[in-house]
Amino acid sequence: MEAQIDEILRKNQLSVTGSRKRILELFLASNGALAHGDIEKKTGEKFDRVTVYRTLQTFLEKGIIHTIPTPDNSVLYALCKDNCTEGHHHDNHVHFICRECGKTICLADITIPEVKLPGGFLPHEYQMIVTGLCKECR
Amino acid sequence: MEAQIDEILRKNQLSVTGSRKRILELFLASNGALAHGDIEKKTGEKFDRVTVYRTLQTFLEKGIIHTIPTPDNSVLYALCKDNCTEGHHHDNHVHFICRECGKTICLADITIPEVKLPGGFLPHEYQMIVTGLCKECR
DNA sequence: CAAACGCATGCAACTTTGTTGCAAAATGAT
DNA sequence: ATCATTTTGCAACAAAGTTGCATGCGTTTG
Repeated sequence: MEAQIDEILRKNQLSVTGSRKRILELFLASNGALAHGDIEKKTGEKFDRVTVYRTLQTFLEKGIIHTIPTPDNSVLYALCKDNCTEGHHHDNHVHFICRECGKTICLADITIPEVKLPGGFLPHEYQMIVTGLCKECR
Repeated sequence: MEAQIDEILRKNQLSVTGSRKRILELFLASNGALAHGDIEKKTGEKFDRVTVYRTLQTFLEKGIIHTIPTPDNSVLYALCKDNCTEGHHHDNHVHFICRECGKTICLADITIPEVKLPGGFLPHEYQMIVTGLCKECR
């Protein structure tokens, strides 16, 4: 894992620092999405709030992670797949949020179906969120 | 419109008060979605911030409005269709958010296409957001 | 239509969340 | 090891959202 983390950072021309390693580690460990609060709690002892904000911001810009809008308007972040590049994301898969345990899962295999928009609308990015119960909670 | 507003409130067993009337009026006038900030600005003189929060909260609980998650994680609210009831919403239409003017439009005619979820997941609610350029801004 | 009850509002204080500027420390290149 | 650059932590601040309580308004009842 250590090596994987280093590679991700190097590939994105980011210096390898403690907070970046730790936060990436968290993302790799949980194969779901993390709220800012989650990250802050798990790193709170070691890193400043501000550092967490800035690290996430950096990862977003580099396309390492992406945000997931949720119905209750909390902020969630998740790792992007390899083919995400700076500026343009290719994470158009469906996100599932469990009502019970609150966990957010990237359904990487499920691509968002096409929809026909009324004339005049020029679509750019699609997001789809499904809420319900996950395997464990049903 | 006055009558329509009264009816909505009565139907939901809510007392007819100034702030509720005004906020409903705003929703009816803009046939898109409103951010909390929008509402606060347009009513700021007359009502307290706290009242706006509580009014929106009440409307949410009664199923008069629903929230729309946006890619930049701001909070948007929009009127529900008539058949929304307390607890269970039926607003599964697509929402379009314009990158340019920021306006959010309910594409009430476009229903969210079905997706097959991996085994074990029990879906409850679907949300779909498309960002891009609207008719005016393209 | 008046009185009384209960709910909604405004205010103040507070918590949480996110941002900015700057000095100190850590990182990577030489 | 040294130096330039980037990252971090701190402090202070700004914005967003919450809570408790006293007052006032809307609704109901007689």
